[in-house]
Amino acid sequence: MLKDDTIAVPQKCDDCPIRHRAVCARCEPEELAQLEQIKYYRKFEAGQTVIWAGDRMDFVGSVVTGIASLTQTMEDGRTQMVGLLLPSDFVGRPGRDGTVYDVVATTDLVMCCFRKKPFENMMEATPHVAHRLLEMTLDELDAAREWMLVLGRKTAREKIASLLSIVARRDATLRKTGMVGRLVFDLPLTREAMADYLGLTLETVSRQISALKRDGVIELEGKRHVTVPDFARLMEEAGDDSDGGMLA
Amino acid sequence: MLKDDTIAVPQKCDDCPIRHRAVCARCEPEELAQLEQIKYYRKFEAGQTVIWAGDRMDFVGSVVTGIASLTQTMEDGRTQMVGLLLPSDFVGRPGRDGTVYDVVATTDLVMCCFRKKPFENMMEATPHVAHRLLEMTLDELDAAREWMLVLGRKTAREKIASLLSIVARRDATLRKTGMVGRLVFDLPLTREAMADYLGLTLETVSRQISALKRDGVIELEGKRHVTVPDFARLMEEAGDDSDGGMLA
DNA sequence: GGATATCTTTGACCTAGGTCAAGCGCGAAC
DNA sequence: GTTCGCGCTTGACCTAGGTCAAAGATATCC
Repeated sequence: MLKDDTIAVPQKCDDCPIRHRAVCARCEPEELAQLEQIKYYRKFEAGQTVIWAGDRMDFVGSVVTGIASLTQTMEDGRTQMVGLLLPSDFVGRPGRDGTVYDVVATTDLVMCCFRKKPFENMMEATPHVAHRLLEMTLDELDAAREWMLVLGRKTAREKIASLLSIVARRDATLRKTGMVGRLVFDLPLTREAMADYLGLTLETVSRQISALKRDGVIELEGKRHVTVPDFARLMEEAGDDSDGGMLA
Repeated sequence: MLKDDTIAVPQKCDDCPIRHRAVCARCEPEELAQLEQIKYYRKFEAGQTVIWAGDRMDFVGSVVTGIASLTQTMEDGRTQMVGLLLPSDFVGRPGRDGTVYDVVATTDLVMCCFRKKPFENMMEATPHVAHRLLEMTLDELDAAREWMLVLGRKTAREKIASLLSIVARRDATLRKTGMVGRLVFDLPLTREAMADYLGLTLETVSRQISALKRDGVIELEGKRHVTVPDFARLMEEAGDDSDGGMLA
């Protein structure tokens, strides 16, 4: 299980779906060639843990497809998700050995990994990687701060609406439909995962989703397939009218 | 009021109290000389706003002394503090024109500023500044995530204890007493600011502080002067026993 | 010294969301 | 087909923390 998650079939960076958003986004062809040398893919099934908090971590990497989450747990079991890692997001911290968070595959997951040491060397050598990483980290910091407002001050209904609007927006970005007309997407999270992200219980999540459905803010087909007939309305329910920044 | 907050008396970087923690920490003497050329000090009184959310920001800088806060506000007035900027912390984002947050001087404040353009040029030219900034940003991200756990999952009492332990720890670091014996420090925040940080109301903050005092976890002299007789006990009340990471 | 203003405490009451518990799909295993 | 199990929903009830209101402490300004 430590080796057999390594994918046999490697992929050319040129065809990579996250080529222009990940740490490598700014790399010149020759830098890319260098990265290509040291990269390898790993695959995880939904529910699998990528790394446990406190574990030594000898690689860093990017989410290629699927979703992973960063989670913190208190001794008594209370847990809070502190990051939602979508395709192109970066995992791991150069210059530090372990992770403080559990990293869990929320859906089936493919990651593009680099062993830490070579990656760090590469960062020393070429400014493009380091520069892009700084940029991404600053974005993540903004997203985390946005989320602090959600956690600290929003009502349960607003929290759900906020999460839905993030997922909707991100989904629209990925598949390059714009934010116009009816948005349709699949929720990649269980009710429990949503609760962990939002600082709620899963019962409250369920109730609020039912309420948003009842009020026509969303439509549901099964438990996961969501339609948003009017995105502006959803934003309003989220409490950040106008257009509010939100998660990258 | 736009100019007269500039301090007349400049200070040598060598004597600077944050020389070894701020963005300049890794600079070589000649780099420092370069920074020294473009730096200038600004001073703010407690309560003054450094920049408003949405404003154009033509400088970046470090907190030298005092405390500033980053705050987000919803249309209906709910506010959440999303960052507590202590000496050596960095304000502003290279490569972006504005700020999304209000930056407010919580106490009297002195900042060491750089005009944005020259600073960005400097970042291009020398890796040390960029590298240190990445490091600091990663630390801030960790701190923000730590705080998400506080906001999302902790009780009011735990939240207060968490905040007190951060301030206590940071204070001890600054003045280089260790974390041993009775810790004594001044709370740099009003009850309202604490509430904004913790996602509580000021009444709840007040009640919980009274409760912690009643239970002997802290002692109070006046409203701001705090003594922690047993730091381990405080940590326990904060819910992160053992030694939990927390804010840089 | 008294007056005004800011910050804080405390009380009485209320509600959003948590807790506990029962039951409903629905897919996978047999 | 039946059964198991997991994810989800819904209901009944409870409590932590919010709301509203009054008043005590300090500090500052005349």
